[in-house]
Amino acid sequence: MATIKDVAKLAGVSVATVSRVLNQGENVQPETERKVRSAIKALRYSPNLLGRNLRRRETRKILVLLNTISNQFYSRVVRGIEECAAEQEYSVMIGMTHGDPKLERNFLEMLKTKLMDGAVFLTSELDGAELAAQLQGIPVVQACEVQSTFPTPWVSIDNRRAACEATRYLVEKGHRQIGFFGAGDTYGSSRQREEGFRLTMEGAGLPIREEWVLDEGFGVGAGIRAAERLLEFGSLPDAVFCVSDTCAAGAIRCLAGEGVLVPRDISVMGFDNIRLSEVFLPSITTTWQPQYEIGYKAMEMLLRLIGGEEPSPNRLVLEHRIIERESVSPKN
Amino acid sequence: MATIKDVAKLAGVSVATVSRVLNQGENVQPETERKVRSAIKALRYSPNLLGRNLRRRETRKILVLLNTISNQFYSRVVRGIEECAAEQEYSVMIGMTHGDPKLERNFLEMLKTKLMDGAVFLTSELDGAELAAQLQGIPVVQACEVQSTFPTPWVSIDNRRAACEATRYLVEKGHRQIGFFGAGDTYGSSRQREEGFRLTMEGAGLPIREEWVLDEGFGVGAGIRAAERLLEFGSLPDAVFCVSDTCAAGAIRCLAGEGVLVPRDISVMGFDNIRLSEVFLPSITTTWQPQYEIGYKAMEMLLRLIGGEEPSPNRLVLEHRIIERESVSPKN
DNA sequence: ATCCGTTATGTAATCCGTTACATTACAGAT
DNA sequence: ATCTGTAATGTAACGGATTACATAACGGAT
Repeated sequence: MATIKDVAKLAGVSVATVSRVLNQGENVQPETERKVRSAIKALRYSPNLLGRNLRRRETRKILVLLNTISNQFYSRVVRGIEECAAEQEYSVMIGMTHGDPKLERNFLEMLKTKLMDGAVFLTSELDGAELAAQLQGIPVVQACEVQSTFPTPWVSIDNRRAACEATRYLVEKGHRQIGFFGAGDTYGSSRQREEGFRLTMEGAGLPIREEWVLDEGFGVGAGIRAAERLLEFGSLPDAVFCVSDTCAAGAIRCLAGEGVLVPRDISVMGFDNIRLSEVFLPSITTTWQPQYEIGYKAMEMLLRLIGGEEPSPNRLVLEHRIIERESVSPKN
Repeated sequence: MATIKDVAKLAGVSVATVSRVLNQGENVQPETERKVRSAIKALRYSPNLLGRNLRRRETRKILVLLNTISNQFYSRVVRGIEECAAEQEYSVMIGMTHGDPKLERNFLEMLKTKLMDGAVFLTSELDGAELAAQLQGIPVVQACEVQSTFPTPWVSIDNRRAACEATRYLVEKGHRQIGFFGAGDTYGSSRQREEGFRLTMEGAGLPIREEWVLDEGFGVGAGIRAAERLLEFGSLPDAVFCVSDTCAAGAIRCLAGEGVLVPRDISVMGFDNIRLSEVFLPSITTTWQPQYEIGYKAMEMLLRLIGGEEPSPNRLVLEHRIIERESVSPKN
């Protein structure tokens, strides 16, 4: 591979001149520039970005950390991040952790050692305190999934309130016996949605049957497992509030396999409003979150941080909205 | 941020010694090592990987290029890539192009300039010749989607044969009038599947009605649009062969919206066997491809390339298999 | 006491750019 | 002819690590 020296030699100029041509191009004679450019072409030269980044102390790359790309939800969030990043000439790289702390630490290492200028965390397996300790001084924003023990700017919806509203929606449709399919304590969003669920049920004077509160996770498989367990208990609730659309889809599919039809026999509500929820049969009643905007705003904050400012506000709660579809019907 | 010099100074040793402690640790007195380690901890030092990578001329990172993560199909392929990479201490970064050549060129730049040791291309928007010109000498493997004008090792299934078998399956179920929902000429996989479709139809002496051959793309939206157009012609085929499961799901949903039920009124066959195809209602009859293995094998090849060897074989055709589910029923 | 071979450590070159600073050339002013 | 300021270009320091090579220290053999 050719280096800048080779180019300089071939063009008969100094490396500084080559660099000037490569970058702003100020104060270079047209004739000189021509020579340099033709040398670049002849040698098929591309500057080694490691050298450049090392010197400039910036890479103009940002990392998006998430546990899996198999949930469509993230894809629009990432799109928002990317479009905002592109406007400032940043590139986005996605790192998947698969819920493996070791893999995640690996990515943290890249951040600590300046391989990326900053990161947006969509999920994390690590403890907030550990993240805080490891990443102090490094520009990081959390989006969707927020750990308060990791003090960074963040953007998210109000998960608890959204869950309250979703639960109330089910109650207003006449459902009394309502189950909750969550993802356990690990994820704040799930915890808060469960909180909202419990709060609203209590507020409505409705009992919560704990065997209908199941924590299998966000994915399709989680929905299937939760529904299986639900079927094991003799009686079914009127409705189930699921922590995600993927979970809801899994649940509906599993129930259908046993002849329990949604929404005829039981109503199921999702969360997120991913594409699947529109397309699924029955289409899934859910809570929309502004995925693209979450991503875009998070990236805006990150750019501020990278620029050395503290973004204000440094926490942003965006709107959500219930989307009525087919999977929830009035209790008759 | 502390540098190796700071550590060396604090520990009262030279930078070489610090580096030795950091790396293999050969020939360092236990006492010296202790001092160095405590200095590292005191300064919260992490080596700057830009410096290291520059010197070592390797980054141990590989790039996976794809156009979107919203199609689940890729997620298992990527998993295969990652697991193979992890065994050799490589990290995987995902770059999304969104079908935008400009974004893709951006990632090519990273490859050309040594920011990554190599890449697996799952899709590309660019012309094979341009890729070949830009990336000569850079370790690249293509997987799933292969451009023959870009001469790299690759791994894929035999798309044409798979499509032949899928079409024959439909024919054997008694379907005569069969449509094809493809993704146009841009993607080789779609082209080859269409080829297989046409070949088999001709072989069976069945006419192809060109208004039932629609090229809207791989995604859910594509399936919906294609189905809409199908509905615009008065008559429906007996069955439709879709280029992907997501496309099939979109089509089924759209048809259902107009009261056309799958498989009662029309059969729909997908391709890929992503999770969605099991979960969807009706579940989607499809052609399985070994997603994980494709990724794993592609990464094995890439590692060979990075090691300076030519992988042999340097093209790998893996098995596929029809999976029978609910969306195709015998024509009565 | 001398020499040799390890082992432990240090010095400095190197990777490849960018950029502060130095130098040269030249046009225009005096 | 001399001076000054600006434009064009070059030289070398620098970013932060790794590593080839040099050196020092020390134990053991002669």
